Amino acid sequence: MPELPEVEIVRQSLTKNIKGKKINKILVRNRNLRFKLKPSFEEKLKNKIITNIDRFSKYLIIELENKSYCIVHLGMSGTIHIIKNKKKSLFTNTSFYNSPKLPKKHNHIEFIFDDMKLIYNDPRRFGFFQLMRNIDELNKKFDNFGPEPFSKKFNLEYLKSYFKKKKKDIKSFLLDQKFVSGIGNIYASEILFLSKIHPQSSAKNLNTTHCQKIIKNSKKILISAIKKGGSTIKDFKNILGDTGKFQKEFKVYGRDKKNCKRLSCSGIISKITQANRSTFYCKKCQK
DNA sequence: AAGAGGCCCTGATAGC
DNA sequence: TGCTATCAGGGCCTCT
Repeated sequence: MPELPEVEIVRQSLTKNIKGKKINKILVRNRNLRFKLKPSFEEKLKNKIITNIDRFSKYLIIELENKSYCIVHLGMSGTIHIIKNKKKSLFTNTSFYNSPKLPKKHNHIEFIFDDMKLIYNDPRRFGFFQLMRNIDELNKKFDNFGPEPFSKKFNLEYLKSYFKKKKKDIKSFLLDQKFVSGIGNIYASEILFLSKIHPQSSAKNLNTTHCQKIIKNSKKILISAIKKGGSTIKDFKNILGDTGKFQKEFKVYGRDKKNCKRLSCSGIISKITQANRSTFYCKKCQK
């Protein structure tokens, strides 16, 4: 499900729902995620208060009261659901949400709180949870990651020096988390469309104007996706299972053989494969 | 060291 | 209806 904007939406929802709450119990039904959950996982989280929910790139960072951290990656198909405890809500006279459609299968992990539980669902199990003992371990985890597009470090000099002497095309670099963090396969295509750059362009040959467009449009695409509630992705739901307000607004992704959405362009969208991932672009206006 | 490719896994959809 | 093949938001690991 997730590129940076979708993870950010989840972070915001989690902040509203579980920040400041104590984890009463952890229930693990399947330990075999991308990385096998350690036997001590439950014990280390039990009875801890969640003091903050942060995010870096596509990772959620759950801070606990003892300044240890639980990082969560949703992989391709991970989703987080909140089930509010109906009884408790009625008792405290707060409104509760309509029972969200919790998937029947693949509910691997439950975080149980006083008035609700959080459920991690992940059919493909490419997602994972990892515990970091302290801030140093956490920082070390992200040591080799490139800056997020919003970072001041993601600037013209950085791009030029990073591309120098490298051979990959620009689409592959946008997906490379060592170069830039948080962009995934959908937004990579969208960023290049907005920038009118051909996805197979050799990155080191991009001129200053091209690089500046990539910097500007990476921010623009991600920010607008966050503002739209993480829209974009097929079946994307917020943690209450609500899909209604999300709309698909892709200009190129998934639009193979359809008309280019640029008003002045009569091109047709093409689908190609780069580094084993699909790329969508307009042959006519992306040069 | 950079880059290409395989692989982890289930489910939805297309084509026959 | 039911089979098989292909593809999907990601990233780690291995090999060259």
